[in-house]
Amino acid sequence: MHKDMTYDEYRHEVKEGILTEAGNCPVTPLLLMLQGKWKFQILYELFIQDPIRFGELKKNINGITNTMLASSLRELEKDGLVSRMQFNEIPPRVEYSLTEKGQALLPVFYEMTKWGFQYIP
Amino acid sequence: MHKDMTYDEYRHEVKEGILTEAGNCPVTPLLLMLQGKWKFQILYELFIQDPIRFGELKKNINGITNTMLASSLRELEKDGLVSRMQFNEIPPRVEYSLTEKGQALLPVFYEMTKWGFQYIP
DNA sequence: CAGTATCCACCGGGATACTG
DNA sequence: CAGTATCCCGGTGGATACTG
Repeated sequence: MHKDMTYDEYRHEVKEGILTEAGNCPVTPLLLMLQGKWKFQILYELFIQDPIRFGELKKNINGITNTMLASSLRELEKDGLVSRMQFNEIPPRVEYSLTEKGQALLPVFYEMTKWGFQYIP
Repeated sequence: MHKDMTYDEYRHEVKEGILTEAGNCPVTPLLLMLQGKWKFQILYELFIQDPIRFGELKKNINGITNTMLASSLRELEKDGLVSRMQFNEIPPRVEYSLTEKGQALLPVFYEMTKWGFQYIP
């Protein structure tokens, strides 16, 4: 198994149970990182606008509270998907960006979107 | 936007905010379907072995209880990702399979796995 | 074997108020 | 503006016992 495996190689290894035999599912950490009601939408907003300020995120994500936005961003930052840039100005300004690791999730979003367009009426 | 869009088309539309302007995020329903602690692993086991019996699933998924396995399977079935085949035998036998809709999630798993191999140490 | 039926603990997440 | 500090509710999911 290698990071450049083709889709056919992947499908074959899944069928043979090779990935699980290794004992370490490579998908679990990502699932944990995306866990939580708002993580996905925050990342999605960052794909649209990067960098983006705290207030912009809050305005764009309908229904999110300060508390949840702040805590979600802190977790995404801890997981290395998002970086935080603080400017020491008055009034304060903080900008959030995707890291390379975070940007690399776009192909995952792409496949999910294709699936959605095909199977969700 | 169409289901056969290329990755570059997708990236462009995201950047332009076209998908959100439409108001209907095509990823949300999928995220809801995969919500829950065990859904992903159940689907993964089905990719490895299909069809698979209730007891096999329970044996392969470490720590899952009867309750959670049964309720998760019912939800996956309701969402059209998994189908349930009941044989009226003694002792009872029930086999679970991925539907076409469920099988079509493999490319999503593939991208997540590639990401994992590249970014998870 | 393949589930239900209950009961219950925990914590994710909402609401509100406050602050550097 | 960009957050914390509390408080609290509801629902997810765990444990256990039971059944066609």
